[in-house]
Amino acid sequence: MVKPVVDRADLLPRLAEVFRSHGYEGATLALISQATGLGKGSLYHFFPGGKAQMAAEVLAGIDSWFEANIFAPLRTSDDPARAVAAMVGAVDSYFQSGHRMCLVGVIALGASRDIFAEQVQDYFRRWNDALALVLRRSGLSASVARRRSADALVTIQGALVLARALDDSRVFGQAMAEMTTRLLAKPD
Amino acid sequence: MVKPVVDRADLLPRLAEVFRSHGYEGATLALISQATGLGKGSLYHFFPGGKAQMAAEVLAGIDSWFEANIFAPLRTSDDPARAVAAMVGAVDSYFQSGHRMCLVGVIALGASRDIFAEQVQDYFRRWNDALALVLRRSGLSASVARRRSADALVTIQGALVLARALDDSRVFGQAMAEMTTRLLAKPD
DNA sequence: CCGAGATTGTACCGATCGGTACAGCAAGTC
DNA sequence: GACTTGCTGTACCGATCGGTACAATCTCGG
Repeated sequence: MVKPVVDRADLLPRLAEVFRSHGYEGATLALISQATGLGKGSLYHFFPGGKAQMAAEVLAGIDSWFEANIFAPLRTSDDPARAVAAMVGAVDSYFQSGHRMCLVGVIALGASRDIFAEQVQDYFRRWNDALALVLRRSGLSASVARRRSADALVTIQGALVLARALDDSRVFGQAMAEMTTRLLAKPD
Repeated sequence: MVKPVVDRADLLPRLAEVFRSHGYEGATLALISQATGLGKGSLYHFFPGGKAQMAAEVLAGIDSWFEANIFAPLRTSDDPARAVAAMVGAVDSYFQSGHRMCLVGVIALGASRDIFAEQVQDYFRRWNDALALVLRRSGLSASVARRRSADALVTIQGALVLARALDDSRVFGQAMAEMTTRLLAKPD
């Protein structure tokens, strides 16, 4: 028995969890209905656009969460080491130390990739830009900063995949730790 | 028009490509039929177990390819630097410089994860063991060797995800290059 | 207490899902 | 040329897919 949802704000996180753990195609309306406690009638009342709209709004919600809690802090920080540490902390808590998947990554790999390609690219690009900016500010050259920030995104996504595949969240923690020292290392 | 397949050996790669680009749930029998040029009758003649058997045999095929071309060379090499370079080269060519996805990773993220959990874990664990072994032989301590090999697997998976998400295979190439230098670096 | 709008459950739609049954066909063997 | 054996196309199955229609209900200002 799932407690029914009252408003849209409560709805999005539940939808997100369904898409996360089943993928876009795997998230059937039956599953969504069960996870939210809402019948199809209500679901289509809130999202006349159906599954596609649900996923799009979930993605937008995730995007704005990252914008507020990760990207913006990176951009505005004047203490790169602190900013990177804060990012890693936020990432670790958001992904529950590797137990939770990255929906953006999941969608990028799925068959629905083309539908959401723009949002996916935007998400990773803005993250990459924000991280490169703060690294730049720490004294790295533009090219090194961009290389390191891309490496960080690669590591985060890969760590999530491997933690899930091996069903072992320790690889995520280990990867985050090494990634942090790599980000903050002196320019080579 | 797809040229019909003659025997099972030709069949598996085509099946693999379908699962790769659509995921397990996204790979419908209609898609499989189209990609192989075989009707359902033939498909179920070769694979009485249906989709699950197809995917299992595809996974087994991939596993044995990696065993022969990646894992075994790592294990038997007495020149770690050469072995690592060979692995990176083989990985780059197998994944077509980031254009091709890793089916094992795709399955690990999908809803069908539980069905193939054992094969997935086995694949990554054997890769990790083989790579750690050769790193060990290069003079690294056991713990450092394992850390670095896990980092390499993380990087490969992450690079594939990000290359796909950004639709830019350069991030894959860049990540492979950095990973190689990290693998072959002197013990910290 | 009433009416209006928001919300809901349910019946239903055509399409497609994975899978089965089976008749037909090709090719070799005796 | 009969007979087996391997392969193939096709019709069909029940279940489920995403989505629609709509009447019943709830909520709340007036």
